[in-house]
Amino acid sequence: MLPTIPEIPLHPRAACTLLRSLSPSHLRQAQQLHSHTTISGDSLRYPLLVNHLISFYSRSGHPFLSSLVFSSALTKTHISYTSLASAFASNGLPHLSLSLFRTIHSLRLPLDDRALPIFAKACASAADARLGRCVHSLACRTGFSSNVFVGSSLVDMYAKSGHLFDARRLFDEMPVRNVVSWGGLIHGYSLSGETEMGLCLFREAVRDRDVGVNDFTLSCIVQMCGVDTLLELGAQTHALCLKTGFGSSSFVGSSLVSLYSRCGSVEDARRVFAGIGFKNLGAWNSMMVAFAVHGRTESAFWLFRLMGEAGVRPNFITFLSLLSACSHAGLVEEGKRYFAMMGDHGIEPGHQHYACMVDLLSRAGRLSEAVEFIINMPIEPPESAWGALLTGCRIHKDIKTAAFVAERLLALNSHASGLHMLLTNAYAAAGMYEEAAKARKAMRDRGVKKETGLSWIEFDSRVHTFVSGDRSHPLSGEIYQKLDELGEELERLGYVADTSVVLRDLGGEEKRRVAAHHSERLAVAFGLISFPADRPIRVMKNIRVCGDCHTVFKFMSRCTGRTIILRDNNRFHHFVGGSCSCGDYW
DNA sequence: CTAGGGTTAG
Repeated sequence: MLPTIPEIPLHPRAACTLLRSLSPSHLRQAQQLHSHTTISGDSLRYPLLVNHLISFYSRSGHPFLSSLVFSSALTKTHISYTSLASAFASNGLPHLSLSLFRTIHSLRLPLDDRALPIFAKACASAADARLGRCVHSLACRTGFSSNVFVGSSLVDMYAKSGHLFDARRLFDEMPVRNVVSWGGLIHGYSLSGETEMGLCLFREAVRDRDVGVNDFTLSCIVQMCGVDTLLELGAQTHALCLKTGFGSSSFVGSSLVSLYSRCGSVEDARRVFAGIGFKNLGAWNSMMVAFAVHGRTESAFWLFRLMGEAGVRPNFITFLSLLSACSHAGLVEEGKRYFAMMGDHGIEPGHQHYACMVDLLSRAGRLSEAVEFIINMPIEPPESAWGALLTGCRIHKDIKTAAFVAERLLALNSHASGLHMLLTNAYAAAGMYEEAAKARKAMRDRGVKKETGLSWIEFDSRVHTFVSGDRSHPLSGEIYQKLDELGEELERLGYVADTSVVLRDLGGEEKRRVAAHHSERLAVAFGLISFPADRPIRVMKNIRVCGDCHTVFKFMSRCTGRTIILRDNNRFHHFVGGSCSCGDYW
């Protein structure tokens, strides 16, 4: 039910009460009320009404309307200034907020315990720790530093700007801390990748009855588990979310969806998504991403329709996921359609969208079209776009285009290791080993290092990491033995090793040995000997999965009856009963 | 009337 605004003149106080009761989506009603009060002159004269209008427009995400009210008002109090500063700070305009603070300062208006947190927030959002320190010392001078709101906002400011040491010191000095102060510090450790420290604090907060955790803390921890693909710990945290009643929060839910998706379980992701009470944009997007990386293209399209029906407007992430879903399935026309649709939604394509389009076209073998697309891009083509083009060159053995990119790379003087490796691979795939060797040499000459291939697997709350030919694992003996046994069985089933994936100049037998001991194979073998028979083997890899390993896993899933889920730098591969979910299109 | 933290991508 939408509240209707009466046509009769409203007393300013009544207008304030009404504004307070409006939800952020009632923009139209607020504007109607605003125009009434402008005609009567009330909104110019009554600071109370001015302030209410400023904060309503801020809440509904329209800081410039707040600013309009502010500048037309004849009477302003320090609260009007603070409210507008808050509108800017909460709507991604920290610099406007900060300049307003300079005005407040020069007008000698009070900077109290309400204004300081906004000030700190603006510094955090602008990642300006230097100015943040000034806020801190101002808070100390004015005696507000012991205020829990002021303190928490400063902890957050230091944490966000990467000054974890200062965040911790301030946190330790705070006389009173609450769930927000704890959450801010935990978030800081999460941002700096200090998972252990973050988890430590989290456990302490859970144990402390006076502190406790809330949806913010939980979503933060789940996110950490997701980033580190810690499925076991993440699932335990999920249980805690349910126990504490935060299981259906959209923030916690989005993080959980992302956790399960990153850990390879799109089914669990879907279950969590279904249970989210009010699904906000983040929730829809996290599910969209999950469908995209798992190659559930139809589900992604379906979700997009559902989202529209729910009245949620897609943003650039939504479209990025849709485009990558199209790319994984080779659906060029659909991809073009979604790309064009962005304009209808008023979304400017970013460099990622352009790169995704190049990826879509070139994987599908439309390399000349991809080149044309790159050349006509309204922005400087990002490195990822060149990379996508090279991937297409490798798949479709297109030497001409590869040479074209090589020239551009030279001009760009790129040091991205990935690009050089892609070029090498593109030549090697077409059997041009001399060109491949040259590309490798060019890469070495520029001091570009190849990224080491790593594969990891979680077992018993520990992450086991492998590199190619690794013998450092305690179960190394068993792992290699398992691979030998399986190798023989696979050959009986018709598997023939494809050593073209090994680019080094080695003898045939030697090449076979190298490919057979790639990091992903060691990790999968470890899973095979350690996991119970019904548990899927989930392996993560930082670079692209090797073609021969991909074939091997298909055979392995058939002869062992196990499900193998492998995530590489681009997507997930689900190997079941002899085939892969990517349909060998990757 | 004005106050602190976030989800989704890379």
